[in-house]
Amino acid sequence: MPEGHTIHRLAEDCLTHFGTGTGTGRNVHVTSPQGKFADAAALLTGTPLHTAEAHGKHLFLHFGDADAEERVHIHLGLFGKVTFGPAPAPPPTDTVRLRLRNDTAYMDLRGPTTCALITDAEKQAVHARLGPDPLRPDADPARAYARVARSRTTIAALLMDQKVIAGVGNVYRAEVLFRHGIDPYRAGKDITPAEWDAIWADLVALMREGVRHNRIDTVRPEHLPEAMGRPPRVDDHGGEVYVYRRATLPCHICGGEIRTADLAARNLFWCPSCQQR
DNA sequence: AATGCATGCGCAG
DNA sequence: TGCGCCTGCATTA
Repeated sequence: MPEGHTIHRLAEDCLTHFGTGTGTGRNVHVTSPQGKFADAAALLTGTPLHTAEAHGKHLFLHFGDADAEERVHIHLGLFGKVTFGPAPAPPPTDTVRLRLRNDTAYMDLRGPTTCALITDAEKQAVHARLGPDPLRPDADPARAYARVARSRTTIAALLMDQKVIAGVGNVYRAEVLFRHGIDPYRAGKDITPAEWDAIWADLVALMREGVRHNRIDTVRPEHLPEAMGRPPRVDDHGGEVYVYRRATLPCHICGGEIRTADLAARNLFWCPSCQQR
């Protein structure tokens, strides 16, 4: 589930269900059925959710008054998952790290890499080590390009480096490179300013769409299955894509075989004939 | 029942 | 570069 769009959607949903003004009482019950976050939960429970904010794949929840120091820092990692449901909340299973609950809804967090109480200074340190996030209004794409343009690392690896650009994961990386016909093995320093501008603008649009639909769709309307006379995609990870997890299948555009390879311990997918630039 | 795999990342060496 | 960590699901035996 977790690329940046998931986390931004999660921030929105947290505010929708638990922000001040939701429910009949403004306070949120906070528990940690699994126990690893129990001390912090005890400290936070009974306070209102003031803000919820995402930067890349990091989520920050701010409980209490505006000047309250503690913030919850959540990172889903590879397996972390969040589920929402209506009140009354069912008995939690023993893997629920964090449960939020009010009189209208509940939210369960399982398997996160990080779920910790941090100070505002620690939160600022997280922001400082993250690159610009296409989903944040304060993002400066030139900051990302400055790093890309002086790097001999492949553009495929740079797009996954959260210090360079925050929020892009394995799916968006593969898909945006396909959409721009860019060979994933090209060095960052060979990416032109115009190419970067196009990649960035595309990520902004794709990821906003990702937040809206809570899934990753990257296929242009004219290439959708129905437009191409193909059956619609049936897949466990959701959206309509060009190359992600389509190894050995025919490319939607040229019909050639989609390839896969290991790149920095992740599976890279691309179409060698469509992506030669 | 055991194994493998996943939209992530930090760390040691 | 490889390993560990968090969990759930599908596949294999």
